[in-house]
Amino acid sequence: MRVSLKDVAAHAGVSIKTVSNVVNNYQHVTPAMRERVQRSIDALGYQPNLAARHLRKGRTGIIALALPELGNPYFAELTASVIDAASQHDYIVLLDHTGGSRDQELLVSQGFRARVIDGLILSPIELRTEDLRDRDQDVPLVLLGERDYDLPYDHIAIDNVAAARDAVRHLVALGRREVAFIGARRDRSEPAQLRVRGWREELTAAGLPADEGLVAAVDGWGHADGARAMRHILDSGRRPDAVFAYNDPMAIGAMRVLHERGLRVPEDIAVVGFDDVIEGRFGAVTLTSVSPDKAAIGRLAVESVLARLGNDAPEPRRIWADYQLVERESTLGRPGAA
Amino acid sequence: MRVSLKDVAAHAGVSIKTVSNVVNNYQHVTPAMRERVQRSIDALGYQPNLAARHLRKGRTGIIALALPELGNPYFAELTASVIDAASQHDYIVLLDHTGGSRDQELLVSQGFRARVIDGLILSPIELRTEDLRDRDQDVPLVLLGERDYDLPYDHIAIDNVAAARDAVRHLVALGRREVAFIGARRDRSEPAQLRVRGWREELTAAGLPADEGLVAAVDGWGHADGARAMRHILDSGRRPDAVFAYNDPMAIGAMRVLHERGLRVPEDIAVVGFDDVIEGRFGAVTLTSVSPDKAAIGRLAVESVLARLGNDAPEPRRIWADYQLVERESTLGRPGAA
DNA sequence: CTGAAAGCGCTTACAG
DNA sequence: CTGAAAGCGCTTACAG
Repeated sequence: MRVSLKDVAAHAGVSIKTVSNVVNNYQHVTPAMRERVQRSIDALGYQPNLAARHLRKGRTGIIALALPELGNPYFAELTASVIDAASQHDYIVLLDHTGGSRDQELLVSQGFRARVIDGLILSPIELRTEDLRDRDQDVPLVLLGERDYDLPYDHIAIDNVAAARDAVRHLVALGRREVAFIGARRDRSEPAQLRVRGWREELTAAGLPADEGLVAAVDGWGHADGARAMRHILDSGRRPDAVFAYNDPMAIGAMRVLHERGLRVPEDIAVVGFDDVIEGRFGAVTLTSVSPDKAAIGRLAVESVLARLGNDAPEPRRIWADYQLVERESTLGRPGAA
Repeated sequence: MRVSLKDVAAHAGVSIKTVSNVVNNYQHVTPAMRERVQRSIDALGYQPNLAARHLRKGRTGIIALALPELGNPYFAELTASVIDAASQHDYIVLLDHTGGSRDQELLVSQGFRARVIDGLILSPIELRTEDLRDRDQDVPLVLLGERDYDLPYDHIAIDNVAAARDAVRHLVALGRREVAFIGARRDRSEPAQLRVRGWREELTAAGLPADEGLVAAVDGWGHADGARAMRHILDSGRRPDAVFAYNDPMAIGAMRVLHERGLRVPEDIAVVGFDDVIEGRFGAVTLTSVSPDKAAIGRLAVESVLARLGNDAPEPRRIWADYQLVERESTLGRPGAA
């Protein structure tokens, strides 16, 4: 049998309340009493039953993190930072993955998947504004990634348009004139749209054509999709002198294709990715990439969701995280190399 | 206010028990009654309180998965497969990460981190046999990764020694004679020891010296550690003609160093990794790797832990998952290339 | 500073 | 086939 508060109380010869006081570290317990109770707790090996505590308090101590894809190392790194931030507040993290499908994202946002949670951090890819309008849930929701609409939820993001512009500006500054974009979507994924917009705005600002023939759409978000998109562009007879990819896995997939075709990076084609995943730092050609402050994003997400648990929850707002463009060999070339 | 069973019962004009029967899909409820109750459930938007249900039933519907590192894509892919398998059984997954430290692994195994769980899947790196001997917990534990000892827990693993031997045999069959091993440990990590053992056994079986001067120890498990180990070997004046790495990130880190030093893979040095992560398929040189059946491992882990929840739990046992050696450019060279 | 009691929202024998 | 009641193990006002 499991040891309960009652057992400890009987063993120590005190009331349940007193044991509870000791367990919860309430003040106003005499040291002598505290020690006597603690001895019984140790003797019986008592561990509190969290289900009971949660039922009583209405809190579970769990927040859910719902991600589109665990395979993408960006999300793995983000998850680590969320877990760390949560544990600072004695919270644990339930992980769910949506596969980036709108249906699954909807289910998660409505609370139909993880249900024993105090709060939810959701990183949607395909979810639309209207999908969240009639969310009928009292569980606090915090969105990861930039949203371009007004909804009563916090969203933590870096400025995608500005970051994309920085990436393109870097390429233009290096003398590149035909910059392709890999990773547009046929569906209306917001993050992809924002990065395409940054690409377009910056080219236009530089007086260069934003050639839609150099925008390659993809179906997934991985290496293989980037490779396919790169092949598509080259097979169409185009030969851009730079590629800006939606994320690092796609950029790396594209670089593999360039390698197979005998094109040199960056001499023939410069490449910039997004997310700055570890893998980009160890290829034969290291990858220039937009590097979001993942630790900050994880921390801000946890703090935002926990802040909504109280009664005096702040107004929902957009919270910007930092980013920087990390320049590496895929645009600068190999230092010291010919 | 939250809608409870009682509210639904009042609304429908029936007893709580009847509502519960409907919610839980018990038989022996007349269709008419079922519909009437369902209408009230819909009208009020009732959602069961899981904390209460769990308190009553003694189950939480949550299993914890504790991993050393999320950054390693192998674990990310494994996590996805555990989540999928769990959701098949209506279970959700709590994620914890230990950083691969023995202390954290101990805390997790003793139930001091995630505590609202029905079962625990733990992938230890540094945990010792004796650490688990006096585990005083009724929460079922299943270990991931091969263990070389007898403990009353299931462990799911591929045969590390055999897999390492396959990798080395492949290299030897290609004519390589000086095979380095990257990723030994100063501490006594079991998985690393098993793979070193496979390396040693196979070389010996092939009549080649298992030269301990070609074994490089590391402190971490990532790209940078592999790079450091590779540099260490080369700087010591050794020039092996093959490298077998503990895992893919280390292999890729090592390849980066070989590239920097102007050594060609596989012409000068062939490389084999372990885990077959996606990243290995898209480098400038694709990576030959031992590929464990991750989907099977996730599924077996979930099934094992859930099987222990009942009263007639099976005997603890070692469960083998499949693997295969996937041969790519890092040993075979580029098909069609000079 | 400590105790007795109510109640969180369910499920489960037990009646009927 | 449905209802009334007990109880899972806590915490929290409320007394004293």
